[in-house]
Amino acid sequence: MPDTAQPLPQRRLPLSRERVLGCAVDLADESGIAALTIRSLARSMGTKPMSLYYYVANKDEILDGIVDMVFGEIDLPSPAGDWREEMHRRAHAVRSALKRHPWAVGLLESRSSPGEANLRHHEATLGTLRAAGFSVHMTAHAYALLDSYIYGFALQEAALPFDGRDTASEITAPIVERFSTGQYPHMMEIATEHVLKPGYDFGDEFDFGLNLILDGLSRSMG
Amino acid sequence: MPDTAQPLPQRRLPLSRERVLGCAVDLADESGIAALTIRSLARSMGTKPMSLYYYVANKDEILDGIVDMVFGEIDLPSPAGDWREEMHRRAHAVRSALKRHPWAVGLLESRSSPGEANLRHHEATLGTLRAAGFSVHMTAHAYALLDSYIYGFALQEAALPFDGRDTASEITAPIVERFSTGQYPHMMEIATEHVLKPGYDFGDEFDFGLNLILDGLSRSMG
DNA sequence: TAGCGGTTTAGTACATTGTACGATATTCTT
DNA sequence: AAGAATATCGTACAATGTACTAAACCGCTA
Repeated sequence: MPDTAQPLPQRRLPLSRERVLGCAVDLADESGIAALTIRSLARSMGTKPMSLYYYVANKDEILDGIVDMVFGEIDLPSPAGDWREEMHRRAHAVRSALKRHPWAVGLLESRSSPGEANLRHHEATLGTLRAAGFSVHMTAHAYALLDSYIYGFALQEAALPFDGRDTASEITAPIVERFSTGQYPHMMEIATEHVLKPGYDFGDEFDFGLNLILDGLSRSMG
Repeated sequence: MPDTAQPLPQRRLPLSRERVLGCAVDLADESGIAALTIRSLARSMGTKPMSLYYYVANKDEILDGIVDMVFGEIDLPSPAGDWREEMHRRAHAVRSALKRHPWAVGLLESRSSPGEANLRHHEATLGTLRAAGFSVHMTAHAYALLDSYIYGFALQEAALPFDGRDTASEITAPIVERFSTGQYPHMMEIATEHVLKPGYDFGDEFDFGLNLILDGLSRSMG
């Protein structure tokens, strides 16, 4: 038996839950979450809509699944390291994951039951705080505070109309027009003296708030 | 002309953009944003789907509109008051509006162009910070920080499976089951020693973070 | 080699959605 | 009373999620 030459150079990979979810993430990244339909997903995988239902129960399971894939991309903090460094690293890791997959922020609100990666992430973060000496109550406070800040920042970033750094002025120019009526002097001021300055990147605001919060938490440990 | 007796005791109110948006908000509050369809909205108003299109261009405009209605419910901070008090009040006002209308948080990410009420709210907040003596840059930092925290907190609150206070334990009980395997000891600890304590309300965590942030901002003013 | 049971993939069909297009009803002006 | 402007609706279509059903494929025994 010399060889059973495959008809196509790249035979279609076999389907699997992982491949379905992976392709769903890619499709959402490229075309937005609204463009992620069962039909478009099947097309992107070279198969037919109903084939996917062998691996996932329904579309909701796909949405839950891709949210958890995003959490799976985030490095876990270590209880062994310095808590402040670990929390700083974690915050940036979560933010950058949510920036790579902006649709995930919007899904957080609607998906109620967390996946495995999500739970592991929570657990590691809580463990790091507890190991640092925070009390149970203080850990809960700190965690709610940090996550609120990170998610909220990601939410604002996702809502920004531009994503690159220097396109800011191009996009904001027409909006600034709208302010020129003088109704919104303080927004104008912020826009012209801060946001529209060359090299401005909203992402840079992240560290200011993060450090302020970490400082506050340090202090509250006594 | 004695009276032109209306056939129905309560004649249908005339349609208007405001009434359409108001009913859309009510419907989303009652049945969730997914249940807000053109058809269900028309039904709830006693009219037919296509009639709504005289007042709104399309469904996206409805979504933009109801987000702005939510902002319209929020009292504006005053540049005349003590900035810290004003920011505290504003934070609570935003949070409670987003709690009344949890679907709004999810829409923030997808809707890009802000409405009038939203702009007025931004303007008043920025004005209050500038009047308090914050520099332009510092105002931008503070605003991004505060809004991130508020939105993020609201996002987490919206994702919570329960909404009343004391149903917490009922709902979390089955989840706690899932942790009993011992895989997630720290989550168990937080759950049993903090979240499941009678009278616990996640909303109470809000003030901790808010005060920590306001303290930090005070300090950074010098 | 033939046949068989489980696994995997597809085809067809239906209800629900947003909304384009055009017709109708209502009100106002002259 | 007639016509114009305003407001409402009926029908129809394409896109979506997915239930139901059938087909293809696989490794195996006989």
